[in-house]
Amino acid sequence: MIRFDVQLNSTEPIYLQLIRRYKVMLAAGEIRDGDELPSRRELGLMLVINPNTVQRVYKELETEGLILTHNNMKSVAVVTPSICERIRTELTEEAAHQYKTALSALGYGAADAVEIIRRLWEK
Amino acid sequence: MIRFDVQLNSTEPIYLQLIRRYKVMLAAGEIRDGDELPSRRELGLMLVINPNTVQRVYKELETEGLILTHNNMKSVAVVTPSICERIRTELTEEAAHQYKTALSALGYGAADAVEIIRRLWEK
Amino acid sequence: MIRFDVQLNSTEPIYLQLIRRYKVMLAAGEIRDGDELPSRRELGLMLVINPNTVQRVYKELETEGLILTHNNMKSVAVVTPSICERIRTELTEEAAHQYKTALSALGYGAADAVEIIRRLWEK
Amino acid sequence: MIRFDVQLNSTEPIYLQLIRRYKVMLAAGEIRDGDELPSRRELGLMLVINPNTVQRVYKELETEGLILTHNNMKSVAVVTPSICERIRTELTEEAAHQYKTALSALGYGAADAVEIIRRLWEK
DNA sequence: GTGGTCTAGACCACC
DNA sequence: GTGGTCTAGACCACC
Repeated sequence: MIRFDVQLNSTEPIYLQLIRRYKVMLAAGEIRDGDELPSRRELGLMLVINPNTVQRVYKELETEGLILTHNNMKSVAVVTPSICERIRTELTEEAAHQYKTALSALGYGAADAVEIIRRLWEK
Repeated sequence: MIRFDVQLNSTEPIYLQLIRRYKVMLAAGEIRDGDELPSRRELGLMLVINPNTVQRVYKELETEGLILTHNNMKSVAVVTPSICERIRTELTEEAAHQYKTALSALGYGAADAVEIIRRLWEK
Repeated sequence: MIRFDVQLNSTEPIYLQLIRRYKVMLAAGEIRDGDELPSRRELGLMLVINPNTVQRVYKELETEGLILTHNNMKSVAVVTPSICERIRTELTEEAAHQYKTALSALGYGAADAVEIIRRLWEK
Repeated sequence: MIRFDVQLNSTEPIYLQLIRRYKVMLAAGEIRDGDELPSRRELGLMLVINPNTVQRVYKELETEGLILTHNNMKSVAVVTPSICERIRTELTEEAAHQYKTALSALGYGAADAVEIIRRLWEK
């Protein structure tokens, strides 16, 4: 069963953190097609959060086609190469966009941005 | 007078958003040494937040040596090359670190990170 | 648990009195690494001051690296030899500086200042 | 006429600052017997403080025998060698006592206290 | 229960 | 008008 080992930080809404956490696990290849998710109640107890918050997370994942829920059944992960790719791209672009925005605001150009990342990775 | 033209989002504490906004303006060269900041009350009215929250922001900026406050005077910006450099580095490293963390979680390496940024910038 | 047994005077801001009180206890060796501080609410009740004022004190102590605060846990003291030394020096220099300033204003020199202290201590 | 060139700091009550300031000037030999003090109103205007506060200062100085006020006359300083000595001793002991208290709380002894002052003065 | 943020509002010193 | 301190109390996330 999929484990949402999440480090909740208090500034971002919990449900957004959980959705992103799920997507990262998915894009990182840690989730296989058909894997079961915890029930709403289970996850609520595990993370000590309101089951309604969990419900909101699952609903959004379902809307995005990332999980499937059948009546009275646990939700299961839907994983295909194209889904993985889509989420991977989404997360990547979000991160890249934030990085670019931050550096542009400081007056840096592409060459600087590349150099800074290169150096950081070498550490 | 320095204008904090900022759109506050509701997920991050207001005072942290304002501190970062000031630092970005500073690092971007938009603030000159001696520039006046709005009074606590003025900025509170402008942003529709409590003057106490503004006070907290100004106090932190003062602690970091970025503004100076004298009795009965509006606070003024302290801008020197070394301060600019310090803040610039701080903001840059924060952004780069977040980018690296996000991409590492997705299994990307340095070469990928560089390539992604390069492509995004070309758009 | 650390006890802030302090008599607050009304002329100096409460939060400054409490910060100094903590530093004196620390420099005097009365606080051990890992000692728990009272919760914000507890100390507020004990000293009959607002918990927000206590929060301000704790925040400053945290900024100076003297305590650590984790979510849902009482704050704990951070005590290392180098921290003790740093605070000890800070408090000592402040006291010495005030003494020198007062005596200089009266026209005394170093020899007088030393003699006065020596005699006071003999009593 | 005696000038109360005071740097008002906001944490200590004004009247106490003024009383001490007068005593320091007296003990430093800057005041001569018969020197006129500003009128209550004048000093209130000069320092932009309430005349009642000035009145409180003058009353205390009068109680301690440091000034004399005759009907409808400006107050005048009373300076004799023994008064100077008394005030000088009072201020000195107050400063020394504070210094000793601070250092004792830190565990220092007489030798340390002397050494610290000696070194500070050499700077 | 724990820590953290924010508001509303009072009151202070100083101009 | 300016900055600074403090209180009372609400509401949040997390346990």
